[in-house]
Amino acid sequence: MSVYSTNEIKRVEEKWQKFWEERSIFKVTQDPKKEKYYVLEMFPYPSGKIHMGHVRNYTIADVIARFKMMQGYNVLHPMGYDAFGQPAENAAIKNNTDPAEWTYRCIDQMREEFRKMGFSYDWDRELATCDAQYYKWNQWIFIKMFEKGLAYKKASAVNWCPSCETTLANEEVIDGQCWRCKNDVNQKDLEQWYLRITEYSQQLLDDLGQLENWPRRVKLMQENWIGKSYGVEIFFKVPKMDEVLPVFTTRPDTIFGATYVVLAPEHPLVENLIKGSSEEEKVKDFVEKTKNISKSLRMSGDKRKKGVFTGAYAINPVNGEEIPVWVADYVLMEYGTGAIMAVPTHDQRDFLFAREQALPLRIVIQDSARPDLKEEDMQEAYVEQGVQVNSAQFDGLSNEEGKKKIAEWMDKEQMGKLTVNWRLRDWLISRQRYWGTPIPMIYCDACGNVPEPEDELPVVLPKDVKITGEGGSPLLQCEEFVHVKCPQCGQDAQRETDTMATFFDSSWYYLRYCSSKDDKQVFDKDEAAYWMPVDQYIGGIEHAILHLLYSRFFTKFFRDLGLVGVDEPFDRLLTQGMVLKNGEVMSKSRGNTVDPDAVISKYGADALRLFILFAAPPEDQLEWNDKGIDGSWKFLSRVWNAAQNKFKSIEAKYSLADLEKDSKELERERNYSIKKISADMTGGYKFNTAISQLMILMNKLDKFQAGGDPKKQALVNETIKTVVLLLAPFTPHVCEELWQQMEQPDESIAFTSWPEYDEKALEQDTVLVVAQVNGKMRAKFQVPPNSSKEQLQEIITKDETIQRHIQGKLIKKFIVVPDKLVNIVV
RNA sequence: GCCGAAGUGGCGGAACUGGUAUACGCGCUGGUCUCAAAAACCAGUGUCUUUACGGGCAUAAGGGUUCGAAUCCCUUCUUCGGCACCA
Repeated sequence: MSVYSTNEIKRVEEKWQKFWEERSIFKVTQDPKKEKYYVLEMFPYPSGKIHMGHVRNYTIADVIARFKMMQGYNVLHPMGYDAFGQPAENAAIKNNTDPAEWTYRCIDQMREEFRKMGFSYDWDRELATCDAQYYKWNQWIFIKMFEKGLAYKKASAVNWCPSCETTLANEEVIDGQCWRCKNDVNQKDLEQWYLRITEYSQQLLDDLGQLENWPRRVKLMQENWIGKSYGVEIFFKVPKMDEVLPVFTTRPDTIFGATYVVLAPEHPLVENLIKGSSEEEKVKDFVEKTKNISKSLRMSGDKRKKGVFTGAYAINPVNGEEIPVWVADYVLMEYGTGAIMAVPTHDQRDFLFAREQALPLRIVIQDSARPDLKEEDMQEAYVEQGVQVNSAQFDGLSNEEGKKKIAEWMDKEQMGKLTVNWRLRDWLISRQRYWGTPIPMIYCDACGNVPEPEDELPVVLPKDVKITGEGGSPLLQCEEFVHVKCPQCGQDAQRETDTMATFFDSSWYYLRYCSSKDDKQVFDKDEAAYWMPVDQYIGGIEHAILHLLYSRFFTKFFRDLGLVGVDEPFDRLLTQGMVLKNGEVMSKSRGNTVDPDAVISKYGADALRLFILFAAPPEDQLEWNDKGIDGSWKFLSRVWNAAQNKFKSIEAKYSLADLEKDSKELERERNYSIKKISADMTGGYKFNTAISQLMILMNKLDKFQAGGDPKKQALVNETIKTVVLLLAPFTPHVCEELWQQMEQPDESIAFTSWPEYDEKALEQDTVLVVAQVNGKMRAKFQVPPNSSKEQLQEIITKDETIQRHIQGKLIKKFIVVPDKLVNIVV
């Protein structure tokens, strides 16, 4: 008769962790007889210590995995480490250690922490992206992309984090700051490697439609990020230079109202345009100044639009009008053509700039209800729908029609062409860092960029490289790494010294898990065909764009190589909420973290898992409460005690027909719990309400007295067994122990069948009907099920309380919701 | 500014397709046990009113639809998330 105590829990948890590990019970292989289910959580950066966010993420995943196992699925549930990245370098600088050594030590710690949480991983598939056996395939993928023209090198202005001394992808710049160190990002002209993700823009957008089981908001975020917009590229001739200046607009209906044209300061035509002009110095000055302002400042600080006249004019193709060409900071080089036609009457930005610079206005759309808009009265741009005016043959059309007609007309007359514009840009993957995958390219003066021959892979990251965090890519200092012979012509050549962004590594790890030990190929096609797609993916919302978009891109690439048969990698996506303490996100910098390890050593992994699942639905934020875990502990202790004290090994059995009132009640609750919890676990993962139902069942069991009756005792036994089975995915250690005590099974509870319920047991002799008068609840009645309106009327109107409320009043209506409610309207 | 999500006791949160608002847990109050405390167990716990029975009022605020609204519609407010000089 053991008591549920800290020591006992420690003994039990260690015992079963050892049992699972020694027998490798979560190891899976293809099994054509069983349906597969692939559960995956976003793998961690191995910082050494797990935090509550990890605990929550992985506990949710573990419950799903274990539930699916009990349902008889062949469950793949792997774990690994996103092991390249800057923290290892920072640690190396700080402690003067080798990043590899530091990383592998952290991985060992992480693995131990996962073990202590009792997660059901197939450890045989474990991987770390910093292993040459993994990053070799990063390099292979890169070369395949290079061969297909999807990886290319380009010189351009890139996002540069001066603190991390490396470039960043657009997705890594948040509010003009570096996603990792939060410092301001600059622009810098560099030659860098890009992946042509834009090749897949349309598919990435379209296939969002396939993702029925993704949160809507994630899909919307991706849709906005991809940012497709339809419009017209209009050709403005610039007489001065004999050049055509293309301009993109989504509002061709306003073309007759264009009164000037604006170029981005970085626009390549600017230099030509001002050459020899009296404005040359002024414009050069302005361009220089604008370039030197950091992105975040240009976005946040002074929002007043600044610009200068170039001295040149452009011709509006629709009416031959000459309008001035300006350069202004409110036009972005990165979007569209880097130049716009300005319509101050119908675009608020143009309006503000025009007012600042006293540029002319012309209304071309009038409010159809009150067509009295005048240029001189305007306080802001008119951006609503309306009717075309001052627009030649298009006058009188609604602007929606105008938009279509004018666009088609310009396209036909070759004044412009119908175009689609995307916000999504190619993915910059070069990083001037050490701890990452070397980009497997060699530069030869004669042959250009030449990939490392496939049979020479991997290009191993050299050891003993000095990492200072300063002076550019550390590999650049490593002579024997840099100097090589060109694989094509054999002449002296140089190796690329940049490494890959770590998001490259994590864009395909879910495929590698399918055959993670395969050293002949990137992954086994046959294994991937069986396991893919991931059925349930779980991770933080912070990856809504970055990682999830890149992974979708990679999957489509592999599909086009003929290596996978799916369009999309993740069938269902669950984004778990953050863990808060005192209303704030738990974080090291806030100093409000709770160490999972400390909680485990006091309460055990089971109580921690239970609390985290009970406190909030998985998608919501979770407020950590030190007292709350006491409640989980108390509940587990009650289950434990029930199994010790109330469970009695006996031969007797019972059937539904044998049961009397209170027994029937308990049997009903037991069956209802199975039904309710199964539903909660399947639709939307409502673990919190599933657990509360188990608490309700335990409360009923505690009140129930078997009193030595063998049939009642059999019912008590069955109820306890049901609780333990239903609880097993949540708190596996305690449940294994209790299950073994009660049943002495041959295998783990993880593979014991999930219980089923008997619909008959849910039937009731009487049902509760609520009686309302004028919509207000006045009394409750126990009546036979399926009572007719007449029967109910008979019973209810006789009731004293009801009488009091309806006395002397005319009954207008008698509304009946069968077996539920009656409303008397008087 | 645009797009999206959400506002329910002292707290975390329940409430299926409109049908008993506040399940379950935490906290709190009282009690049993104890010399005492902790633990455990039992009872109570939205708010106002009433000795009590009973009533009135409550799901961010206001209005509407309905026999009946936390749930549907409109207006407003607040919080959170994303995008943002995207032409």
